[in-house]
Amino acid sequence: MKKIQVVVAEDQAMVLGALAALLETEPDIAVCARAANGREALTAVGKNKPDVLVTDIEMPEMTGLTLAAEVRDRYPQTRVVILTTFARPGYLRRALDAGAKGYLLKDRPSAELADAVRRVQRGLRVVDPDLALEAWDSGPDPLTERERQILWRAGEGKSSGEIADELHLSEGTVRNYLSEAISKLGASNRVEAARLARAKGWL
Amino acid sequence: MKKIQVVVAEDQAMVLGALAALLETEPDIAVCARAANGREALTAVGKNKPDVLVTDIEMPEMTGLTLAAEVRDRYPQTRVVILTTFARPGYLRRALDAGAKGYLLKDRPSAELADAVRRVQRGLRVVDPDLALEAWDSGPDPLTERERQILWRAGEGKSSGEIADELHLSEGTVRNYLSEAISKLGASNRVEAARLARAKGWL
DNA sequence: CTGCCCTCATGACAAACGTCACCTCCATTT
DNA sequence: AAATGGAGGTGACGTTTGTCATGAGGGCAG
Repeated sequence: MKKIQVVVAEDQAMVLGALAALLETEPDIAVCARAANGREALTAVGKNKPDVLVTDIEMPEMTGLTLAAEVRDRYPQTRVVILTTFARPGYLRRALDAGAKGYLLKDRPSAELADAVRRVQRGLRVVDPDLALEAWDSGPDPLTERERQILWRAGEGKSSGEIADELHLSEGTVRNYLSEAISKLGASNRVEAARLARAKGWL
Repeated sequence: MKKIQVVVAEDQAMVLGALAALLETEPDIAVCARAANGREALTAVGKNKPDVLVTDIEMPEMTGLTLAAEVRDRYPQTRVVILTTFARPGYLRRALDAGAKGYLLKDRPSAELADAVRRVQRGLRVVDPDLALEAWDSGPDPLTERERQILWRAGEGKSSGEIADELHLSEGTVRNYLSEAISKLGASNRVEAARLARAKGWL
């Protein structure tokens, strides 16, 4: 019997090695390559044509969400499983839009990883049920692209003036967008708004 | 030859399982217990009297730093290795104060974990060299306790008034403390100050 | 005992922030 | 052709922030 070929992508080297070790303990799974960022992962998928790519979301070079979309377009025979810390509805939605077949949280038992890989390889979908539910009733991302850009920078501690310069807008406009975002999110100032948006995965 | 007995503590179940799998691949190391939080870890150490405890810092119930101090006081035969994402000088300092023998970053190669466990078990110290250097020249925590409390809440998006109510202070006083903290950290507003302090592990 | 630092406070002022009404321009939808 | 809605803008207004000077009390080391 041929083993399921898997590529693992994760930016924390220690966790990457550990996840690989975990998958290698399964008799029917083989880790054929490891990647420390999105770009490496894409190359590795191209070279190895694995059955499954297991990837983190937050990585340098290329985010796991972008990676998933690239893999879907260029190597459709490889199914993607997103493995992430973040139970953010926005992330799940974007992951599924990007063609990911699985979405698994890092705080699930480690046995579920191998299971998810097997299920996805068989063509099934694997999505954390709690998260799927939350994604449903938390509604879609209410922010426009501009609001997102601006709110992000505000969350970094930048002033309205700095943000305006950076995005070639007037300061008043920046304040307007922030005001809109604050009211959409039910926050009482920019900092709280940024926190809420981050928690939902909208930022 | 008797294997090195290790307890692993980590709040993300998937990562916990993976780290255990990683250590189990070493012929001279045995994982005798796993813990999902600080309290569990303390119990497990009491029961198993392992040679080494490998623990994350940010965990529910009891932080890895508190845990390290408890283990030093109650089970001194067990050496503690901190394994964390955060290259924060403040964390390193507090970890060493708490009697940790090792401080390892999750973005180091996975091979280093087993090495660190072996070294620490032999009575050596293992500290990430880059981080140790940074901890040295980044100086000690400049914030007072009050400044920390206030800056923390400001970073959560609370207004000066809210913080004042919470801590039973006048609003002016809160603004004074924030102003102090902002200038100490060389920031230009409360949000940036909170970000910087967090990055240093002072919050 | 005398600095020195932390805590907490007040008052005042300029700058930044949040809100609102109201405007143009432009692309998409109906 | 009209309606919608996003993007960008202006001006005005009140509130919040950040700064500074200044002071009162308390603890603690030299």
